[in-house]
Amino acid sequence: MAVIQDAQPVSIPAICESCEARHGGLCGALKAGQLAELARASSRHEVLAGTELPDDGTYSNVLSGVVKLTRNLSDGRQQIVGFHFAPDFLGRPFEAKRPIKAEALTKMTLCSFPRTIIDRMMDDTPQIGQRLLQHALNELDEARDWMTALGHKTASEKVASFLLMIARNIDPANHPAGSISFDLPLSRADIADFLGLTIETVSRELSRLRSDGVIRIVNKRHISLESVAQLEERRGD
Amino acid sequence: MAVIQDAQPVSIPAICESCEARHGGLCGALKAGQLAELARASSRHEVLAGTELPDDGTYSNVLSGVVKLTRNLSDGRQQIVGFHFAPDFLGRPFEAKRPIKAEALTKMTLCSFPRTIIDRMMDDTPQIGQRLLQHALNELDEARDWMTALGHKTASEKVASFLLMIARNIDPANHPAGSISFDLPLSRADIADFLGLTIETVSRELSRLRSDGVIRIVNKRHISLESVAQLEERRGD
DNA sequence: CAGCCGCCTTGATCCAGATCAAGGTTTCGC
DNA sequence: GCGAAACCTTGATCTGGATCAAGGCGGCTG
Repeated sequence: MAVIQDAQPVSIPAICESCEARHGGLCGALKAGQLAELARASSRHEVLAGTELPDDGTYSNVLSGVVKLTRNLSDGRQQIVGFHFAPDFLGRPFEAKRPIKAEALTKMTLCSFPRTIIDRMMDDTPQIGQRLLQHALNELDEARDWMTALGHKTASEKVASFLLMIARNIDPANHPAGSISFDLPLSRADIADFLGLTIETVSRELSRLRSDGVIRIVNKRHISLESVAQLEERRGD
Repeated sequence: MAVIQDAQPVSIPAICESCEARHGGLCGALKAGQLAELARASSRHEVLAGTELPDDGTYSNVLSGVVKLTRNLSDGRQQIVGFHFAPDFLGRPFEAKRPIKAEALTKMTLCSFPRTIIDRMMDDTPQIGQRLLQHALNELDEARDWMTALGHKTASEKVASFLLMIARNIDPANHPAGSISFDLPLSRADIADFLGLTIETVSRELSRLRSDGVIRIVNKRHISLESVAQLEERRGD
């Protein structure tokens, strides 16, 4: 059933040439011909912080920025159930039974392409399916870790775990020893929704970490981890 | 690269003939020849409640019984992060970074086969990968629902959600109107570990549902849902 | 640059659920 | 059938984090 195509040598498409996601996520599993075909159907775009990213039948590489995923209860309570930090990708087959909303937390750069193309390529490139599976399993492991935190950790353990998670994802080069500093992509309200706490408790725990010398709060959105080791001791796992 | 084999007509293997999982899970995605090959490497076995099911490089169809998956914190706190109810399957590629322990909650019947066979078959039967992906995404959706419950629901909402989840999975034929009754596969301690509560709180909430006429506690392990509608109102989502 | 609005911090008080405590019930070995 | 252990229920009290309350601090508009 597979049609022979792109038998001639194919070069890397211009749009992909210097792309951060070229070898990661889904694109890394593609053959050169497939990459060219996908590139033709891809569009790079920027979105502002706060933009909702509805499921429009595409996959998107997150080239820069951060996305939050939320589940809402009918009375307005909200749980953040996950994040996508660059470089990662967004989108999935098989609609979730309960709706999950995706929203840009920061200004972002995305590269989107229709799922149908990937679905078709999967038939003769099983590596693509493998990547999707690996990605889903990673998200599952993360979600289960946070179940553990939400169910059994104290407020201060949750906040410590959260800061380490953000640091790990924002700063991939993870200078292990020294101090790590980063811009928080979330408001206090978002942190509270993620950790199952109130904004007051989040604020108090951050203040406590500051007065204990574990972190420095440069400003509301910029945190510096003065002692990663101490933070890890407070993570509680 | 695919080797031609099993070109002659192949009948359903004896072991699979009357198997509950024949058309579900992974087996349902197999061609007849593949099913025969897999059957040759499969073994059906029974395990007792309490048996640990270590990751031994196999997939297992759960033909009867229930498995719990747990994550432990180093100080002994424990979170149950998921369940597998028959008919479902157990096992995954790509080891989780943090260890997750699987344990039989009841006497169970399993049918196990090596992952390597499935991995190889996946190369020319993309449907297998699709099933694995769909399965992983279903587990992810479940995990995120429980993140929401753990982070934002009250004790009574958690217990109501829990009972409905058990009922849905134990009694697939889900008589929608009448009363549903089932054996709880978990102790109060397990329920508490799952919901992020203590056994005392679980016990109190169950007693309250009983005195409100929403459930009947036939005995410690057997519950009858007298009013599914009222339970759903108390679920909180 | 004044005034306002959104976001954050800090303090005081409250309460849902934890912890502590005391039986009750079921199960099982002997 | 008896004793003991494991598990569960119910009550009394305590407490971590929620809620209520009162500013503080930028950042934007006019």
